Amino acid sequence: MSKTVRIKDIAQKAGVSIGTVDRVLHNRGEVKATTKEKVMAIAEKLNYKPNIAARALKSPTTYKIAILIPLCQGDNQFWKMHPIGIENGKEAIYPFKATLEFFYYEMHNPNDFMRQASALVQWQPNGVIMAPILKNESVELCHKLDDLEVPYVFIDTNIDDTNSLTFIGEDAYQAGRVAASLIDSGISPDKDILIVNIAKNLENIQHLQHRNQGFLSYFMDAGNNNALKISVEIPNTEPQEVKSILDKVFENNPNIGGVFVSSSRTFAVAEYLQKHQKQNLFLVGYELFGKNSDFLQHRTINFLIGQRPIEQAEKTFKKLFDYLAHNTIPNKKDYQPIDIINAENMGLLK
Amino acid sequence: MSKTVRIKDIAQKAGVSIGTVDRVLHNRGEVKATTKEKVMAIAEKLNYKPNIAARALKSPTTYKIAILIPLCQGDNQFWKMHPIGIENGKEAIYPFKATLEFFYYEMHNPNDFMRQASALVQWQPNGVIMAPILKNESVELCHKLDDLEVPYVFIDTNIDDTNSLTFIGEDAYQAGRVAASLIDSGISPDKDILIVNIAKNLENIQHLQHRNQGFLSYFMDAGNNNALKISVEIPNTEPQEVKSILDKVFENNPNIGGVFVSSSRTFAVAEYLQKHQKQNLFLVGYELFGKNSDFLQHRTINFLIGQRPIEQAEKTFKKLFDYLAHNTIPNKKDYQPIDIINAENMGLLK
DNA sequence: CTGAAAGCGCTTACAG
DNA sequence: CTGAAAGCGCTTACAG
Repeated sequence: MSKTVRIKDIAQKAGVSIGTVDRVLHNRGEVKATTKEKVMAIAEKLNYKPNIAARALKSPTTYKIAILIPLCQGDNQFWKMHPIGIENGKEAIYPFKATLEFFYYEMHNPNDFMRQASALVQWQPNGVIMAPILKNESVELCHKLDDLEVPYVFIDTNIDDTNSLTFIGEDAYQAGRVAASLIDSGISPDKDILIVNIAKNLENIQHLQHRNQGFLSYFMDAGNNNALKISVEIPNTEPQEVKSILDKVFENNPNIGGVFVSSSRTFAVAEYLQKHQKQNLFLVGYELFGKNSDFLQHRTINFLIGQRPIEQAEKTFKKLFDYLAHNTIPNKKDYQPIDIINAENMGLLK
Repeated sequence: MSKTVRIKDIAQKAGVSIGTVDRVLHNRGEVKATTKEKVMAIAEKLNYKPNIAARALKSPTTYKIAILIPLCQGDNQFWKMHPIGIENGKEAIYPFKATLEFFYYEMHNPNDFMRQASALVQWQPNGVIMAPILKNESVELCHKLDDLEVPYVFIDTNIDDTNSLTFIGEDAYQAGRVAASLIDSGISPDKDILIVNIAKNLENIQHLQHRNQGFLSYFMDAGNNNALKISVEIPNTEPQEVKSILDKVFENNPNIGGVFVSSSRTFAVAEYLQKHQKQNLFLVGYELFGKNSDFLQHRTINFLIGQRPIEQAEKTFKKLFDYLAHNTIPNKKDYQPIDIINAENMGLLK
């Protein structure tokens, strides 16, 4: 452990002033090419690491960070968590500072997405956190941000072939496999399994598709269950809608032993099962919040698979900030742990 | 959001110099009582928060932190993780600095514990992280540290009635319930359950007792299983020893459907089950590492219950440091999340 | 293109 | 018991 290297040390070795060293290190131009190279070489050789305390003390640069995520409405409180995590992240960077501006778009409304996106651009952020759930519209925004040289990171959903700094979220395929393994260990191998997809338009939602693929893949290479896998789509969580579709399914398939819901709308199925005396069915779904938590607690839902949205959002903010403030380049993808949650360990996951 | 309050602001309002304010804030004495009170009142009112960047920049105080944990030996790699987490914590406090010194004691050897403890005291640490597994000896050390006014925090195991700053670890009782719920959902209600305790001297190990209590409590108020719960003690993980005891148990109890191992030595039972063709038994135990991971991957172990030792150790270090450097008082107890891990989600818990 | 200087908020001697 | 001053390492004008 040698003594810490300071700008001053580099300046001495290079025979220039600390101002010049600073200009080189920050690429602020106005330095003769030969000087620049000499300074760079010395900084490299001495393994210079800036003292961030001094930096924070001096420059109260406030980074403007814009967040573009779905509006949290109705029973689905999933997106309520992310702002909390991002605020936590903002607290955690103290003594550095950031200004946050949230832009919420209606989940499945491209027009609203575009409206929010252009408001975001007008705000002139230094960096952007976005959930690119609508693919085409998101790509368009990415291009605009690329042009403006504004860095952006993805949360929850990923789109390949963009210049996003990183993606932080769930490995949806693997999360499908986890769900499958839980149902497999919870029901006997000769019982049928019902797969419920609750979404307006499944094709647009890659995430749910990946979970479905993962779910089925598990039974190809690992599962014990060798009975039917029945798949059904429900357009929304309206109790009437859910009932009319599921009534029919259960009538035609009396041998169903387990139910898999591929999204956070698990509560809608739990509600149905509870109301219609089918609580002996083994139910697995996603995300610990609101009504899902209640049904888990009362053991109508057997397992939820969680991804800690708060921690995820905090981590995402941190990565973007570290890039802006310290030029730290994150990994392109960062899959988060997949939590298996039941009534017994739910209390300790705050 | 008002402007940040500085020492200077307090000094102005109080009509004294910043030196005096500093003396008051740090309790460095040598201040007239009335001045002191005036300054305190103003600091309180203005809600003064020191700028830690300035503090870090100025004082390169290096805190000496001693760590007293079991020596990691043989198959049980559980304690290999904690030093990693503590090193991570040390990195994370940058630009502050700490010096670490690890004192390892043989897990069940009171003499060695005492020897290491006195070496630790001689090192004159500013703070101590300890795993107080041996109760009496640990309490003795705590008293000595109290006398020396050296703060200490507990990791992994807790002892009430000490002045430990905090305890970070598992809620063992609840972790027992989690294990029970997993076995309950994995085997049919009429199958017997075998409880295996692998430990030299169960009475001395509160942690395992709490897990046992939690395990049994689950079946009192929530479980479906209404068959026998058979309990057995094995003194160590010697394959011969394990075999001779378990052979007898299974001979006398042909109806066993699930096995619960109350400690991280789950691999010893897995080894036995695999070798003697009993892999259809549902096996649940603790801690994701080494051989346990292998058996989980190959589905001989169905579930492991984990507590993320690395994160736990990092968090513990952080709490101690925040107390030393910023006088932040942590909660007396901080139970960590209980992870449910199977072959499908193990890969994402690094 | 480059250097010298001021100052961020705090802590640490030193002088009185 | 109290104040004035120096300095931590960096960044930001300003002067040349």
